[in-house]
Amino acid sequence: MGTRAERTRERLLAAAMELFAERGYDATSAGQIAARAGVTEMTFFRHFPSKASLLVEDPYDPVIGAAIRRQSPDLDPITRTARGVREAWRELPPPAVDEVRVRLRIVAQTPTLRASMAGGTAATEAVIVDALTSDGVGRFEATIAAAAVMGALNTALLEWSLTADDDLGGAIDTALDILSDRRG
Amino acid sequence: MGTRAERTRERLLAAAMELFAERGYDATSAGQIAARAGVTEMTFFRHFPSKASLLVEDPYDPVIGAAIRRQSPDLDPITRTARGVREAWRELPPPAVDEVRVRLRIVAQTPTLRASMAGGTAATEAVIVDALTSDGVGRFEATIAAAAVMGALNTALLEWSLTADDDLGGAIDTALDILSDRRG
DNA sequence: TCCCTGAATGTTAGCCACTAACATCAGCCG
DNA sequence: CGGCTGATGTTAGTGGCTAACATTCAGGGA
Repeated sequence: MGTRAERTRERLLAAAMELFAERGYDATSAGQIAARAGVTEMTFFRHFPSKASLLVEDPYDPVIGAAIRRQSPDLDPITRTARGVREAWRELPPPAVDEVRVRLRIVAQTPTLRASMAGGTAATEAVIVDALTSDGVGRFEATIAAAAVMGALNTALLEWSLTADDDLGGAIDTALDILSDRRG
Repeated sequence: MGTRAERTRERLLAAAMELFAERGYDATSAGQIAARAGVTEMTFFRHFPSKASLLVEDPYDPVIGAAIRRQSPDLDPITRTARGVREAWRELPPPAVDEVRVRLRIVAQTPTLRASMAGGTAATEAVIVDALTSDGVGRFEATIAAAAVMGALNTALLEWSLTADDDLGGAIDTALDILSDRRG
């Protein structure tokens, strides 16, 4: 069952998702989430650094970095990054995809969260820049490529989350094809 | 001298820039800015919807929309958007460029502001999508193109603000060339 | 010039996200 | 069963931001 802290964390997350579904993100306070989880507001912030972090965590950064490093260095940085991102997302098992959609749907409908999502990709962009520069790409070029791909990817994810489409990989492919026209 | 409200707004803006330079963005509160401007915290929020809006306002949206519409519809959406954005920024007079740099430098050094900057470009992205779709581009494709170009542009602006480089146009050109390889 | 009307500002009160310092309690280890 | 450590509670506070209502000021008409 995991340690006590892990169980509390799970209860907080479950309570938050319930409340978000009932009254929306903005209308539910951290204190309410904590109360439903049978815990104090303080405890909530000990498990989650912010209210937004309930929804915009992305634990896939290492996978993305590795996938980019696997791409041929002959490709231009944007294509390499785009292909790496595609492969990384393809490794997600179906249940995780469903969970991602539930969360992204809330983010898509909450303007302030869209902003924090963009902010939350800073770490991912750093990973991409590292992967690209380790293969000789200039830092400025790598930074621009990372920002462009993440901008396109985030937007594609948000749009996809609002559709009934099940094919996440297809949506990502379509979006990244707009950036680099070759099929990967 | 303009109306009274305009003068108050100017004093608030000037006071804010002073304080940001003295102790940084996070360490100065809205109340302190108001006090230095000889006004109440309430009045501050009547003139600026948020503390971040002191720095991330971008009044150039209509210019960008018009510039994109001027591009040939034969080009792919990303190239068209990139060229429009270049032309729009080229119309900025040098004093405005200096002012933009002062502000962006603060944004670049403040992580929370980088996030609000991304959020603040939502309006610009909407303008870009409108311009593209009015020429027959699909909505999804237009949305992705707008997000990618704005991601690259914002990143380029932040990087440029931290250098001693005077040539803003050149920096933008370099960044957008990474997205669409033809010179415009 | 004086007034007077509406805009600009002040006052008060409050919510929420988030943080810090210190006290308490629960569970596992020997 | 006793003690030690990590998880939780308590209290107190800051800062961004909003709402309802009172007050003052600026500028145009008489």
